[in-house]
Parts: sequence; structure tokens; C-alpha cells
Amino acid sequence: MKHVAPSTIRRLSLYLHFLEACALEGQETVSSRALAEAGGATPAQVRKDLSFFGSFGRRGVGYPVPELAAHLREILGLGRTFRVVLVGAGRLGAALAHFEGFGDRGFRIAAVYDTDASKVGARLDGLVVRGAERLGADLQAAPADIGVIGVPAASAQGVADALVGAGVKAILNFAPVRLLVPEGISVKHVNLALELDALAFALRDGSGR
Amino acid sequence: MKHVAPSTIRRLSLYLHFLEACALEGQETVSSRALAEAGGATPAQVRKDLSFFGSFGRRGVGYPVPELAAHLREILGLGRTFRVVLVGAGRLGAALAHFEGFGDRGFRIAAVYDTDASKVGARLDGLVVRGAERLGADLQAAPADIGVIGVPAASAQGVADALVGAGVKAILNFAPVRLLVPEGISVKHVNLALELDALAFALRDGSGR
DNA sequence: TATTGTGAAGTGGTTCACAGCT
DNA sequence: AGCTGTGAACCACTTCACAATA
Repeated sequence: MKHVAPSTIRRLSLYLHFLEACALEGQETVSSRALAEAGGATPAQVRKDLSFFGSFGRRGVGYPVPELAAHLREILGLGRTFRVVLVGAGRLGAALAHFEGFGDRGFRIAAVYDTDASKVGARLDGLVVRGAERLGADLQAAPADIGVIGVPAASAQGVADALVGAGVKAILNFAPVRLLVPEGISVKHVNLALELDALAFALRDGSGR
Repeated sequence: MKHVAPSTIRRLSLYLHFLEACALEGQETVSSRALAEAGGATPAQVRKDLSFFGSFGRRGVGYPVPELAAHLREILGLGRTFRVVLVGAGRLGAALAHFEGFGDRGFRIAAVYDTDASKVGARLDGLVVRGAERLGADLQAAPADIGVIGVPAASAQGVADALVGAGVKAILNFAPVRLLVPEGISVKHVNLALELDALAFALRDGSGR
């Protein structure tokens, strides 16, 4: 498969969410225009995005909702469930553990870890928080696909190393630090400070341009 | 001022964070190579990014740390404090209210709101949660720069409308929905589901390529 | 020698425009 | 007529390469 632009992936994900909403309403086809609106793109871009992977629509008609949704799930690799481990059982960890978007879409939180002994043993959305030192042994017994880092910046790299060592191939990092990981490990960053700075920039001189 | 690419803004923010760390260590100059490493860029790109706004370095030497940091703060519009209102006092709201990255960099949380009567009156990081119906009157008395939306998807658009109506010019949205806002209002989205889908894509066929 | 500043070249993603089905 | 599929044109960001300077 040829290289796919990250921006394309983001849009495909948005199209898919929209298609799922359409499917719930029993809609049978959608136009590239409707998808464009949902994905913050132009109709031409929607068609380009999709044509990169195949011809899913019918000229003069549009795209069949359930079929296109299935294709997108296939393309995005969402045709299975993912085992997720969450490291960090603080306030952020608690918010993440309860986030419906996880379970809804096949991302199952398998376990929650924390180094803080006072948090170990607590319950978080039906899961008992485990000591971080168990992570390696646990994942050897039952590997995980994705590790979510919800710990302070200072300990994030250490957690990342532990996750990589335990065979995790994808990391979602909420700590405001760049993580160093080996080739072949995917990392996504969610960095509040960056978003705030971008908003500050947008608000510069006067207010709101 | 000419148009600045969003990717450039993100990098400038990363450079600035790195410079602040350098400043703490008393370092006097940095090279474009060091900045590149911190910002996930190449040295040439660092120089291009900076030269877009002026000539801040000295050939053969590098960039003076405190001066460049000051320039970046100026460029990003960080030379003042921002009044932030947080809507949503659930688990996510609690995590956000305690996030140090806010206060540290001039983003001051002025108030927290929630529609849920059972949450109103509770304390969150020293702030008392207020009823959402007060938002309009409160902001008329003391305007806010940035609104942070930490409510469920279903109520996010309503909150956005209320914020815009109350004169907020920039919104940071954690709900997994596209917000419709008038021209001139800046919106930044943090969408967990999108990031997870991107990781799923990275993990497709086999595991981890 | 080391490192910045920058025009020029290169790369990759987006938009256009129209042919091709229904 | 309506809407997709797609090569070609376009545009924007990135990288290159080297002159300029400490």
C-alpha cells in the first residue's frame, strides 16, 4: 500500500463517524458534499481521499452508507478490538478510564497502572488499579496493543520505555514532553499547552482575528 | 503580517518550551540543531521558521536563549494573561482544572461552570463550580478570552453558542463533535477518537509498521 | 571553522475541471 | 441532470545549498 497522508487518515475517521450517524438514521446514500461538511473538507477532497483506496460510490447517486462505513473501518484497521493499557490513575486517568469513546469503538481498556501506592487497589470504571511494577509481567502474559500515558511529564519517558519494553507498538501520550521511542513504534501526542499557545496566537493583537 | 502556517505555530511553541528549559539551566545560546531536535524538525526548518519573523541569531554562534524566548512569546501573543472559563465540571473538567500547564503560562482559569445542579457549589482546584445559566451575566461583567468545553458531545454545541454569545473569541473543545461557530472565532479540537483511529491505522495488518 | 539567513529547488497535499456512469 | 473518479494544475510547506558573518 502506498503512503497515506496523516491528514487523510484524520478525515477518513471523521467521515466514518458521520457515516455511523447516517446509518443510525437509516440513510442509504451520502454525497461527497455531505461527507465534506462532516469532515471539514471539500467535496473534491472527499472523492480524492476515497478514490485513493478504491471506487466506493456510484456516479450520479453517491456513496452507499453501510458499505462505505465498512470499507473505512477496514482501511483504518478498525476491524478488531484493541487491548489498551492506561498508565496513570490520577484525575486525567480517571477521565480517560470513563471516556465512552474507548469501548464504543473497539478499544478495550485491559488494565490501569499507577506507581503511587495510595492509588493502587482503587477502582476506576470497574477496573482495579495495579502497581506499575507489574506492567511487564502482565503484558508478557497478555500483550496489549496500545499504551496510554496519563502521568506527569517527569515520569512519561520512563513509562514509555516500560511500555515499549513490554511489547506495546502504539502510544497515546498526554504528558507535555516529546517521547523518544524506537523506530516502528507509533506515538500520538495530545498536548494542551500547544493548543493553548495556538489559541493565544489566534487572539493576538486586539482580539480574535 | 503575512500568513503563518499552523505547523509553524506548533513548532514555535515547542521551541519556546525548550528555550525555557535551557534558560533554567543558564544556557546562553542554542543552535538551530538543538532547537530542531526539541521541535521535531530539521535545522533548516528551524532557521526558516524563525527567519520568517526576523533575524534573531548570530552566524557562527547560534541564538541567544532569553532574547529568542522573548521574541517567541511576543510572536505567539503570550505577552499577557488570558482569562479562561471552563464549562463542564465532570472528571475531564476536574483533570483540566488541576492541569498546571494552564496557570504556568498565563492562562488563568477564571471560573468553572456546569449545568448539573449536583455539581454546582462543589470546589475544583480552589474554584467553586457555578451554574451554567450564570455564564452570560458573568462574562458581561468580566469578559473571558478562551472557553474550554469539557461537556458531553450532545451539549457541546449549545455551550459553544453560549460562549460565543458571551463574547469568547477562542474555544478549546474536548467533545468529539465539530462545532459550528461564526467567522472570526478560533476553535481547537482535542478528539480522542481521532487519535485512537490514527493509532489503529498505524497498527493495521500484523502489528506495528 | 561554526552556524545563521535565504533564494531556489523539491515534495506532497489540495483544488480544478471534465470525462464517465447512472 | 446529477454526482463520482481522476489526471493535471496549483499551491504551500520543506529541504537544499551556499553566501554571509562571527
